[in-house]
Amino acid sequence: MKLSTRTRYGIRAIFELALNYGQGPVQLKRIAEKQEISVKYLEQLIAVLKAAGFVKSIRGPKGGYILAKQPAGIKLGDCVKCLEGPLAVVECVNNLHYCKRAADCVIKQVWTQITEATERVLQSITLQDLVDRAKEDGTLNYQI
Amino acid sequence: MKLSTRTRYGIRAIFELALNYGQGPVQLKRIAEKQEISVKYLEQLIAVLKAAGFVKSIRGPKGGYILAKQPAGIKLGDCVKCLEGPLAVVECVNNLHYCKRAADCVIKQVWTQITEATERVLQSITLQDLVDRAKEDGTLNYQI
DNA sequence: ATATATACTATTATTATAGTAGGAATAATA
DNA sequence: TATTATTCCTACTATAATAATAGTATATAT
Repeated sequence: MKLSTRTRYGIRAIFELALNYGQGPVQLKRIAEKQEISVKYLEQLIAVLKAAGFVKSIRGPKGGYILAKQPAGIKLGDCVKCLEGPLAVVECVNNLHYCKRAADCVIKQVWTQITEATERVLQSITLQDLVDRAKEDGTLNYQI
Repeated sequence: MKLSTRTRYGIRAIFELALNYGQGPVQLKRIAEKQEISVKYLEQLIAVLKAAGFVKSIRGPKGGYILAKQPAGIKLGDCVKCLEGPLAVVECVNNLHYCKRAADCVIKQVWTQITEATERVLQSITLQDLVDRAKEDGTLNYQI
């Protein structure tokens, strides 16, 4: 039931972009240093976020990454799904053909409830919400 | 974010015991056949549930496993934790020393919200609830 | 006694994850 | 135009976790 490092790092990275929204591109090098992650690894994660349209890149010196839309328009759930894959805690929740007895399986109902609860939390939070929380807390620390 | 096969199979097995509660021991062989899982693998999973006190064993011919308490007294969350480990979707949720910035990390707050939502669902459901649902549905299928 | 079941422990194959590495393409700027 | 800083792309690799399989020992009903 753990989220992958991939997702954790990816979310940290896009949150960093949210914090710097409107202030020009942020370089991976900066994020990498702040969080002690290799630039090379971050490149791969951010590429996923870029392909999904959450992030834009600017190449060359003084380049970097920026959010593709306002932080208020980016739901955490969408970012997590993009990095982690479907939120379903068991394959059968999404895929009807995964198990022949799925139609009337009470255990599947439980896995569905968990998945929906998770989805509800993540879709109710935008990057802007996180930025606001960080400012309220009077701190911009966010590392996990 | 997937649950392990270990947990899925383990929950199926203990649910089977709940369905047969009060009717004598259920043999792994029976569960294994019904679900197309090897007895040997089931042995390992049920051993965990036994060590945690959810299940009792009866050795020898006509032996098998029974629930150690009434189905209404066994919460799904406890079974899942026992099989899967902590529900925390990121280590930092439980372990304060995992990350130096955990104290004021807004992302950690999100992971905590998800973990708590999951916990809330699982702790609100007992094995008896599942048995009841299965009977209401008019089916005793439960495979995942 | 024998057969049937659990108990215990070791091993292995497969897969996913996390991370490294090297070089190509792009663009700012001196 | 040359240099440098950045993203881009793709291949590789090491490690660890997972999902089993296997073999033997132990207990007990009949």
